[in-house]
Amino acid sequence: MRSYDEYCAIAKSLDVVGDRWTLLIVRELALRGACRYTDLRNGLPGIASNLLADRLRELEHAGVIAREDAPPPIATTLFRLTPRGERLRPLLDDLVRWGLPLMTEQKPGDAVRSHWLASAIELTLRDQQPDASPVTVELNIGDQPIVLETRGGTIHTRLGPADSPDATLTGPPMPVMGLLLGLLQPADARANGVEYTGATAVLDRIGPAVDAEMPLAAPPS
Amino acid sequence: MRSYDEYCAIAKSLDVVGDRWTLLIVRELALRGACRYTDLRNGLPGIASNLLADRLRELEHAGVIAREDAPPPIATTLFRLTPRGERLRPLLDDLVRWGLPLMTEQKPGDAVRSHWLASAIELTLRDQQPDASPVTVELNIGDQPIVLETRGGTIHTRLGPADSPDATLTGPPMPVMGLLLGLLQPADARANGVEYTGATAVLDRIGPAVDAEMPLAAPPS
DNA sequence: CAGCATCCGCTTTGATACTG
DNA sequence: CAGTATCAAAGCGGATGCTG
Repeated sequence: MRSYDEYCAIAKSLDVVGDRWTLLIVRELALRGACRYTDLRNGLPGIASNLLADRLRELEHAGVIAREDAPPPIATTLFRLTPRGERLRPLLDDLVRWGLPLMTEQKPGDAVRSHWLASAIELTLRDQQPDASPVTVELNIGDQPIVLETRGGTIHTRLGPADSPDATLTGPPMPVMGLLLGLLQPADARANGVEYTGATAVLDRIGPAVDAEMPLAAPPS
Repeated sequence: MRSYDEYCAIAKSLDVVGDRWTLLIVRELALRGACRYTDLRNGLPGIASNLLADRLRELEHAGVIAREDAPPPIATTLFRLTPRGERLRPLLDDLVRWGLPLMTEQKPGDAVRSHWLASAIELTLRDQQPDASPVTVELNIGDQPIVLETRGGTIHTRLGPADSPDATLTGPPMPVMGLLLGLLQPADARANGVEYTGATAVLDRIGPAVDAEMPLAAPPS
């Protein structure tokens, strides 16, 4: 990106991470850890191959990511965040929080990856009955199942099928996420194709954290 | 900006504020309050007029800013952040914090505006002697003086000349900011043209807050 | 196949000029 | 003051080809 040529911390940050695709590359590495070139392409649908190569070079030069050779049996290049790159996590978290109200808008062509959604869930949901026995919920959305586990009042997520979940939510990503994040009423979610199995009490204990500001924020026409 | 077409909160945020210049427009409105078109142009040196008009339209459409007519004697259009736009402040703050280490790099052509620097100062400096009597420091950098005032352990800033400052710092923006932010040693600052008047003890009480992580973060060649 | 580099048409941006 | 108009240059997207 061409520099803004401003002696301003915000502009200098954007000189480094303000390019198209750049923060999404950082997102992939932050959410999935060290990645191969191919993994990155999979997590960034639509990126041109030359652009990915360019951005990786720029990020490496800026000290945000580092290249390393994977241990012997694998023999491939891995890209990972440096400590400096790790310090972009608060920024990514802010972007998740600010973008949550927009999760009510899923366009037909939107790509879906489970790891994108898991991070939004961890950041905004809490277990409102921290003292009750832990529960697990399986979400069947995206490219692979997401498992929610209550842990001391917070919600943790991991990818892959759950052993014996206390409940499962299945359906299109938008209404499932909308329901969980408190952006959609249960009736609306059901009307949009969300199917629920398991103990109904489970969903009542999982809800948006108090600080999840949700003024719907629909843009005025 | 062309949409990323991803069902991901980060990507959806960037669909709205990821365009070139967009976050800098939000910065201007966040730091200076409601602005006229002309004020924005002044705070965004180098932006093309048509781009500013485009971005303002897009931001208005996204519900981030609103247009309003100034009260009678003025008769001009003002742009201001909506509540939704105000919620971008944490993002801007994170960009400031992440970009601070880059403030050691001032390129010859870099534009300087005092209000950009004042925000960085408020975000990272603390008064380490909160119980001592308040002091004021005047910085002569940028397009107008910046006044630092200690208040209960924190540092507040305002623009314009100070009445009778306890100290003044004068010189090129980079070494003055570097000195204050703890990125430059006093001797290096002096060698780079920083002049100091007033009680030397004043500078000792003003320093980076403990959470201001400053691993120098210089990119590797 | 992983990790790029090249080419080309299209879109966005930058610089400047002009207008109600 | 608050924009619009114009056009060249830069950036991006998509396809393809190359190299280990």
